[in-house]
Amino acid sequence: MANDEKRSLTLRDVSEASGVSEMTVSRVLRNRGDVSNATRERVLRAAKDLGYVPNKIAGALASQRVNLVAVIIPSLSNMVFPEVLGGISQVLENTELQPVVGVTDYLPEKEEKVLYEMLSWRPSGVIIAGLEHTEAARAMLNASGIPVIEIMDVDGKAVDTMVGISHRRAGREMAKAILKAGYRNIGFLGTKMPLDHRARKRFEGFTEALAKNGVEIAEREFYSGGSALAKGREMTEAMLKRNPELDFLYYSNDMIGAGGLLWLLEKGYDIPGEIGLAGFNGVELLQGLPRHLATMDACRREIGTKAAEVLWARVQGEDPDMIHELVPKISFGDTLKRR
Amino acid sequence: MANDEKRSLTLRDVSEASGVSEMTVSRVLRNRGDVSNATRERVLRAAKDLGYVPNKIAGALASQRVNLVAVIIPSLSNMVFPEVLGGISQVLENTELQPVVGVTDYLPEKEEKVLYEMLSWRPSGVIIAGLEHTEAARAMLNASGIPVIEIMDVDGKAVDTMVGISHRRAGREMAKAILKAGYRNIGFLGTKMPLDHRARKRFEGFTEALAKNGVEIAEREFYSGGSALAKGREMTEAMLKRNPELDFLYYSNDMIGAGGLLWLLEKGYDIPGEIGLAGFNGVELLQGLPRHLATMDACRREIGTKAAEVLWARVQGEDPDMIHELVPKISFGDTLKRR
DNA sequence: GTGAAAGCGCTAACAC
DNA sequence: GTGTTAGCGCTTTCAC
Repeated sequence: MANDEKRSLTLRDVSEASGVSEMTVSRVLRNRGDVSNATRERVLRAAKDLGYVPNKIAGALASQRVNLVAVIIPSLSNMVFPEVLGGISQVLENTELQPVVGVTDYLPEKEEKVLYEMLSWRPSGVIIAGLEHTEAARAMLNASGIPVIEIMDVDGKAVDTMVGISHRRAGREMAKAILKAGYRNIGFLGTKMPLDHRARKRFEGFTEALAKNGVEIAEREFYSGGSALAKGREMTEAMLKRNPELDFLYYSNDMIGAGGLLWLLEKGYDIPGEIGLAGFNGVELLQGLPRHLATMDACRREIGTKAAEVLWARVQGEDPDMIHELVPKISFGDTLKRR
Repeated sequence: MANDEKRSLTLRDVSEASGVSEMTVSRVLRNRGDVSNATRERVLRAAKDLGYVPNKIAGALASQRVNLVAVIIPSLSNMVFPEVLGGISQVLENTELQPVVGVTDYLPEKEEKVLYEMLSWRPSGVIIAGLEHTEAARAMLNASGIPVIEIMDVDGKAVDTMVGISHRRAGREMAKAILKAGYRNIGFLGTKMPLDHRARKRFEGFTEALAKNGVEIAEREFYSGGSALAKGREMTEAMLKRNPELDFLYYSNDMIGAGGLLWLLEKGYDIPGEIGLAGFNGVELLQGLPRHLATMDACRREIGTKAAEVLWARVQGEDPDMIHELVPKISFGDTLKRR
């Protein structure tokens, strides 16, 4: 029970306590090689009695193998990445791999730093959000010699393997659906995040598809900080006050879309007759709103599971495809006319 | 550029490339000890050119120091823990410590497994949610010889140090406020999670304070799975159908509370006159609702920052208090009468 | 089925 | 200011 200050237990302690060589103790603890039942029991008993916890640092150094996977994402606070993580964990749980999460706050330099930090632990692979990285980060990824799975986005060039959706196409598809439903006075409400490349690409795809049909965005507004739901309300109100002619509002995420929806319902707007709405992400939250906001599922969980599967395959020496594009579908909900 | 298959670079490579001993290279890369500027430059240049990333595994083994902090939490998907994490990260960013997150899904056995896994990397400290752990987990924490900060809850006995709020008291306070406002027919809506000890304690505190005033909960309903917002709607509807006499609904979290609020507003209930509402957590989301739900801030971010501060103090050899109780305050919003 | 020796890539401690 | 030596606690390899 009482442990001699500081120093934690080693294999040697278990070896001495059980009267078995360190090597054999190691074998027992890792379930490797043949060990007689009697020896195994003795070792297990001793290890448990002592409360021995193996030192993975030493193990990793000796074996040159680390069962960690670096997962690098921009944020934990917007619902989308926790779901991706869920998918990753679910798959890795059935393997010997373990995810370790790093958060970049959408800052390229921080991403670089986090990556450096994580690579210095010599993980078995990297799953990293996005295709945009600093040059140094790309160099590190290239030099690491481990599988690198870039997730979320497929509009660009990957270092190695990518798993995601085309946000540009997602924007285009939504634009087409909106036009097809007959809306022409379209407002866009988004986040003020120049470094959120996926939101940017959706916006570009959106405006591009509108332009192709001779339509231009009538109003736009961007926010940053604060409660997304509250910002959605405020921006919607401000925008409609500025331009009451608008007949459609496209929100860059469901949360601000939900805020807008709630505000419009309160004000008695006829949705989707008088004004249509759409968001992006397909968050579960929407299920509980008075009306279902039109949205597009970003395939978050599937991206996570697929990425983990691909990574696991690579770690086992297989050679899976290097591009995995998932295709999100529009959910019309109650806020975008169907035709 | 081209690296010879598999094997990644070592100090020796940098040493050879720069013509400086491994030891000095190590000193430069760690900013330790005096090194002449000329040497430093040469080393840095060589390291950068090669794209060298130090091997922390070897470093940690040699120095017996690991700058990792194990952070063990039940879930990432309910808004509360990401905020705690935010607080932890913010503080640790100014130190040499780095958080590594493990998720338990509220399962004691999984917590034990995750803890074991993390301790085997010999972190500098542990921040773990809750005071309830398996016996084995407690034993490991005790034997680890590192600072252990148990967070969120202070109603119980800590292994070492605790930082959190009293959920029992939170429940009591809310009950008192509700009674004081004149409500008597109270319904409780919660999660079906026997392993969420903090929710359980709030419930116990709540019923206890009611009982002390001769009031009993009139209705109760528990849910599991699905969109919390949607469940809040459904449960509210079901409960009021069953018992239209209810004049107050206490929700175990803000998300289901928000769902209930939206449903009641739609149905034209007079809030808080006809029926009062309260949730728990103080989530930012609430700012965007048509009416402000009464709630109680769980001090999530402060718990994170305080825990990290205490841990950092301990790592530096200081000896901070072992109990840090934060005190949440009721926010009455628009759904709980003031008196 | 078990053990002994060597070494993974670094750093502490000490020498110069 | 810089280099040398001896491990850190395991696992690999090979011998028995």
